[in-house]
Amino acid sequence: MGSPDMENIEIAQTLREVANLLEILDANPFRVRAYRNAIRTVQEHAVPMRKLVEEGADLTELPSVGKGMAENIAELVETGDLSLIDQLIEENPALVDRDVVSSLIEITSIPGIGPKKVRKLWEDLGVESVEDLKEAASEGRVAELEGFAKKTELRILEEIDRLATRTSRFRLGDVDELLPPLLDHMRGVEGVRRVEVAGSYRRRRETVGDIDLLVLADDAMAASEGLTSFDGVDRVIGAGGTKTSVSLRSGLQVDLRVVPDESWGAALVYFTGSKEHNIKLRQRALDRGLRVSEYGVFEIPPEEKDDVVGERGVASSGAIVAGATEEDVYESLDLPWIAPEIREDRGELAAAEEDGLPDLIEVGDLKGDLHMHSTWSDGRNTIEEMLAACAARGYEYFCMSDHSKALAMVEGLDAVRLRQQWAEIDGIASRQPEIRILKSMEVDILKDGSLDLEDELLEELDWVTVSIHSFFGLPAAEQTERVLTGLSHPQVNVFGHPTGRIINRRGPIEIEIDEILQACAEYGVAVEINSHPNRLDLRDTHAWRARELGVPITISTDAHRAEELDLIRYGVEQGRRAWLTPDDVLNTRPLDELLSWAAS
DNA sequence: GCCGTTTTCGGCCCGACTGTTTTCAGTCG
Repeated sequence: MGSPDMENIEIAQTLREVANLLEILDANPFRVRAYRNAIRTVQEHAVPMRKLVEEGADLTELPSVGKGMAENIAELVETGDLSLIDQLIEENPALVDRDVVSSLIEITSIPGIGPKKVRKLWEDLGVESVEDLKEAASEGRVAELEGFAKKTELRILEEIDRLATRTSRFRLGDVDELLPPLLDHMRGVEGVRRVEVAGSYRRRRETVGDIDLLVLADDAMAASEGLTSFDGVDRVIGAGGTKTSVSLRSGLQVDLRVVPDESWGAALVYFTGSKEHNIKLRQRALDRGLRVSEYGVFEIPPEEKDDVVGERGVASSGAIVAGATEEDVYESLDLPWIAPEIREDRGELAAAEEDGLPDLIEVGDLKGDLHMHSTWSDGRNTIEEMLAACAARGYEYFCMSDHSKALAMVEGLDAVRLRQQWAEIDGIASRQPEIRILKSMEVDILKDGSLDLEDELLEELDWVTVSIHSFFGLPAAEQTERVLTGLSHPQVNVFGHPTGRIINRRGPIEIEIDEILQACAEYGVAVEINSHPNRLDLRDTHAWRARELGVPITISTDAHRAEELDLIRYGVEQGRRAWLTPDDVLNTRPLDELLSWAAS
């Protein structure tokens, strides 16, 4: 910290630290929630807070940001630090210093240990870090505390050992490979009538934390045993009447819920989330004298205002008005069904209320794929094989866009070989006129912002994609300048995989994405959603921003082999999360319209 | 700490499981 060039993600991180600290200090839980809401706003906002502050914008116009939070953000932008943390340390001398604060917070990352338990351990045993806790637990001191006992102590030791090897969130594409055997197994369990995956997987988020498996079954115990007996299970985490959790050998955690018919839709809504979407739904329900839970939508009887705690929570307290299907649940709240991809509390309830939900793009809307490779550079299939695969998908056109010469290690094409490739394309085209092969290239933006192909060849291409494959580590100002220079070339049609990130492996290049999107709007350049599930670049919030700015978007695969053309669904799903309609996406257009856009 | 066709105070989502407990707090999603 201390560098006054804070990115939104770093601002969010510091605010998160405050929220966690406040929880340990037993602050007003609603104050903590206010911080968490603001954190979400900051980290999802496409424009850097830094820039908003610079421009003198009113931060309180951001959702969940009031006067106090705006001051926090401004201070972080201006000084790179938050004096509130020092203030809290001063008010609570036992915190000593910032190192103690962060090591205390780290303890809450142990599953089963939350802020209350940390406070107890800290106050009564002087535990200030995970290491302290490990020592105290090994010596049996934890079990002597009120509210703790032997079992908790053992669990703590287990979880600390597991911390070291804990895996991060799984990429969506990896989960799609891991799941089918489990789903097949569950569908084969006696009495199981329906199996559905909910959660962030169903919302098609780029990464998935765990799997929420919803099952309609005659016998809950049999379904639960069905899961625990799956041969991919590494260990059983917990098993109750309605909920069973296991960890697979892959490290993926699976939570199974067995649901009755009349609650199927309500459970699907509930477990699909997002949490924030659900909160808004419940608030809306309360306004209508209804209560929403995973069991259904219920009337709140007039005599029961609060303190209703029945055998099975409040589920039995009023008449059920909906629950069997998702459509019923939304309808009971005077709303149309909302697609899972946009259940993120980004305005979907307001849009639904006004009958203004977007007509979200679907795979079938696409008329071609504008980014793929062949054996001419690092692809595995020939142009003809790629053509056959595109034709099989029913495409009207596709771009043959191999790498340019700067990518020497994959034999990127120079002027001579590019012309040879064109000759081959012309030959194929004359034999197979049913689909148009667009002469294209993925041209590198070089370090100085110039393009890796001569102007006269760029002019002859039907479609020009530019992208970055080198010097990923340039500082933000230089990197942004480099990209802006590249995009300003009049022949450029689209900026490919704009941030260069590889999910869970390589971070994005440092660019001012908002500045670049604005330049795209000005230059008439489109941005790509690269569909590869390891990239998904642009990400959803950036694609959202592009749409807001009126920047056209392409959804393409960057396929390096014919089968990868199927990855297009991931790009489309990402686009749906950004509320894209067919109109927002260039390659939904017929060939002549696409080409006239490129020429304009 | 945020928010407001119940606006400047008084609200702020809902339920299950676990481990600790004889009625519940803490954690999690």
